[in-house]
Amino acid sequence: MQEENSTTVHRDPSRDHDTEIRYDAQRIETKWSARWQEDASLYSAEPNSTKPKYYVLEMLPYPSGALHMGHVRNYAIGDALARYMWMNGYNVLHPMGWDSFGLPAENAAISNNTPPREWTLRNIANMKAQMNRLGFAYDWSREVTTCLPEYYRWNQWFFLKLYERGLAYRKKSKVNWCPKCATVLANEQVVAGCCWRHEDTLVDQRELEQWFLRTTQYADELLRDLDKLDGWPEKVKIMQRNWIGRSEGTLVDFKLDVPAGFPPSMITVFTTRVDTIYGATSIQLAPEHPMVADFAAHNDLLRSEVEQLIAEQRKAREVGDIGAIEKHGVNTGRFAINPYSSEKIPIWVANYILMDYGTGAIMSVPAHDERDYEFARKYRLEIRLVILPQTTDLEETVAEPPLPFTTLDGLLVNSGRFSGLSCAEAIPKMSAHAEKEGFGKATVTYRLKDWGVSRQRYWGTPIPMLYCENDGIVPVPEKELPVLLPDKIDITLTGGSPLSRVPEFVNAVCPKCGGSARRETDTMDTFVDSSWYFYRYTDAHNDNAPFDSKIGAYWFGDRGIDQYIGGVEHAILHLIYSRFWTKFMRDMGLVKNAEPVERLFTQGMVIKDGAKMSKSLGNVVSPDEMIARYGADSARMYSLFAAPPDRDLDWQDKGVEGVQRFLSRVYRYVGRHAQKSPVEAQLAVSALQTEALSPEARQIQRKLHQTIKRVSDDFQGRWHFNTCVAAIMELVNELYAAEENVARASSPPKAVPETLLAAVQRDLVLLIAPFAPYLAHELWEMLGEKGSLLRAPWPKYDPALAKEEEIEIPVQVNGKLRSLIVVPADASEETIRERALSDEKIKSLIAGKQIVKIIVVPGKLINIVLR
RNA sequence: GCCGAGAUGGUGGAAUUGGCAGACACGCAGGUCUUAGGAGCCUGUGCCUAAUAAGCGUGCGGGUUCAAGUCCCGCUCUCGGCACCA
Repeated sequence: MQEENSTTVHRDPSRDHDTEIRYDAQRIETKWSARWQEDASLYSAEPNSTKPKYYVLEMLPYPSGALHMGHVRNYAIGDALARYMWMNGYNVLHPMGWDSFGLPAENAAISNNTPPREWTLRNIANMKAQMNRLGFAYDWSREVTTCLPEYYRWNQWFFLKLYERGLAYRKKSKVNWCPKCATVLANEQVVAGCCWRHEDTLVDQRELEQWFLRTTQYADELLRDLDKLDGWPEKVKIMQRNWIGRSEGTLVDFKLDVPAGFPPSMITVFTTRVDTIYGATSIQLAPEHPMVADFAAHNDLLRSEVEQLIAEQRKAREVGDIGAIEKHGVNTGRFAINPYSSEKIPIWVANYILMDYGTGAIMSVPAHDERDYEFARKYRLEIRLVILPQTTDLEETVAEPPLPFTTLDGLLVNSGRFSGLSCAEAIPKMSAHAEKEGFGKATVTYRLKDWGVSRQRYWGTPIPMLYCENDGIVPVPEKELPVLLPDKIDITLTGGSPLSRVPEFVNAVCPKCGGSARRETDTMDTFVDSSWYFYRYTDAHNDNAPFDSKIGAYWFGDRGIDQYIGGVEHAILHLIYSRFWTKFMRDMGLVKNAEPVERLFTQGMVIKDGAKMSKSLGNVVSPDEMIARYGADSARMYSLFAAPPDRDLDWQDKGVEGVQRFLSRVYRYVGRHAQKSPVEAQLAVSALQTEALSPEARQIQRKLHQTIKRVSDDFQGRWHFNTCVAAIMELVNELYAAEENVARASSPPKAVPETLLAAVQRDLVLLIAPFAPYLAHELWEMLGEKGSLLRAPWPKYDPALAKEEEIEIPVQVNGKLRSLIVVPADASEETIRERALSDEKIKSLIAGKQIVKIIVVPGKLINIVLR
């Protein structure tokens, strides 16, 4: 029966171009892109559904003007996943939005004389069109644009809630200031001491009063909960741990040695090694320590020396290599009293002490700290050993270990009543002693600092606060939100915050006393916008709340967003702020989840010719150009095929061409077999389900099911889409080869029934749908399918059909491949052994030798060990 | 300096659990079809070699094992992050 079918077909696949089966990506993609925009409901998440929910999110872009290849890659990953989940019957939430406040809009306003709002909205329109052209399946009904009052009013609302809870506060502090931008910059906007927008412009430090959010309140929880984030890359968790930088230590007060009659004063130092305190031979202060200024007040020489130290520190920061500067210090001539030993030790100022860590003051223990040792050697300060190696072997005991001896595994000596204790015992005992005596206590320090959110810029969320002459700081009442950003404004780079020059904005009425008040004219850091935007997607048009907490709870569940995908460059800032915000929202009862994101994926960078794409290197590849040349499907599929998604991807146009070639093959293949009558189509589908097939047909069926398994497994597991695509390519190659056989069928048994070849195409189309959605939809239609491909069930893998009947087993002799034997897939050890030993080639190799041992791994290989 | 990731053909990469190294693709070479081919299809392609023989081969040096890209010890280099954190 099969023979009859196959022998009647004589078609030469090489002649397809003549029969007008041509893959025209532009035609297909513009056609479907238009359809998808007409029927927006296709990609809408359902508010009520019996299906399980799945929230897949990609990091929202800043609307800089145009998408770059990094975006394409990021969104291609998320889109493939979203489509796969839809086809697997999930209620998928796949939204997109715009992180649209920020400095570039203002700089563009200055250089092009275009209002930031206009510039931003135009960029959004352009990038949205690009996304639609790329065919990403977003639920645009939930689009979030952070620069619009509908959104930023909730930033203000949250700010008031933070203020109520004491989590927003105002303080004076040192901040980064870019003279060219004329604004404060976040730490992350300072690159090697320079402004990120003006790489030749050094950033100043200025003392300003600013708003801060108390992220440190959650430092401990932010750290501890990292352990629960099993779905996060280890790398990101390590980076966050380092960023938070928890450190257990002791605060110790050193009294200043002052002549009788002077007011008493003290210096508090922070140390993680209080066990070494009897070895402290000096106090070292940071040059910017407040006490240093006091000491230098009437001492011009000291003052100029300290200024020198400050300059050195600044320079080191600029160079970005603080560790490399030469240690340098100056003796203040003052003394402090070690509260443990009552010893009088000198107070120095040193350029290696940082004001912004610990207390800005340390006790210097040259014998047991590398930095202190280096410093003490240079200035000939006393080096006093107070820890000795702890060893059971007396022979190995060294009286004086090589210095500095920094191990925690030692015994205290010359340490008064604490001598003889091990370091580990001594630390808690000595901290307790300080606490009891009232001159110190055990403490925990974090490197994480409170989040400075004030920006002296126009294009951001106005901070909803008022300053009243009578009542001081007064929050704007909730019902008066939003505090609107004025539209018409003259943006210049001088004169501080642009809003301060808009009297209608600045002048307000105090809600408490009715008197006149001044509005806060700073705006919020844009990281505020991105700290909670993903909640807004769940209920994007709510006018009464940032989102309904029931709706939020549906999508976030107990563990947060099911899958978040973005660049690793956000590993710390955005993701720490988001985690902080979620914890704060949980504490105010808005959400139940303690973490915003259950699973995080960080994709690699897109590079070209071994370097990051940049205008200066001239190696930028534009998505528009790729779409025009190869089509969106090819560009997207290539971005998944060229490398595993977590690794960097080296962009090669030739590679995109190869993917386009592959898609053409798929198109032609389906094109050839799609013109079936309904009866034939039905026949085809049933043919696929039979097991009574010729060996050749069976091979196709087997390959199909193996491919379904490989693709499905990768979506569920390791996400190596490059191998998924390769597997589908293998399947197509096999179909082409089988088709050759049909066409050239010289002997009937070699043939594959055409009906089977036709049937496989349906599953093939489903398999490529997550990667090349345009082509898949076109082919789906060509196959006469009516329903949406997106809701068509993902093909089912049948292990019985995927199973190999016969396998090739490598035969090794002394570990080297010498022959291959074909055996049934379930062949016993005995069978494999017999077949291998009767293999001609193997026989000749064995002849005259002694078989020491034979290792058989059924289903894998056989190794014959000879002597 | 510390932490992390990586190093496999001419190129991107594959080998998921210690079991045929180089899947898939690019490039290259040859063939086919063709007025033509820069389209399509077929074949070949790690190195060495006349060879489908033997040998060599996963950054380097050792080791464990019947068997190592994979495990262990010691290095080198590249990329990323942090960096005088007391």
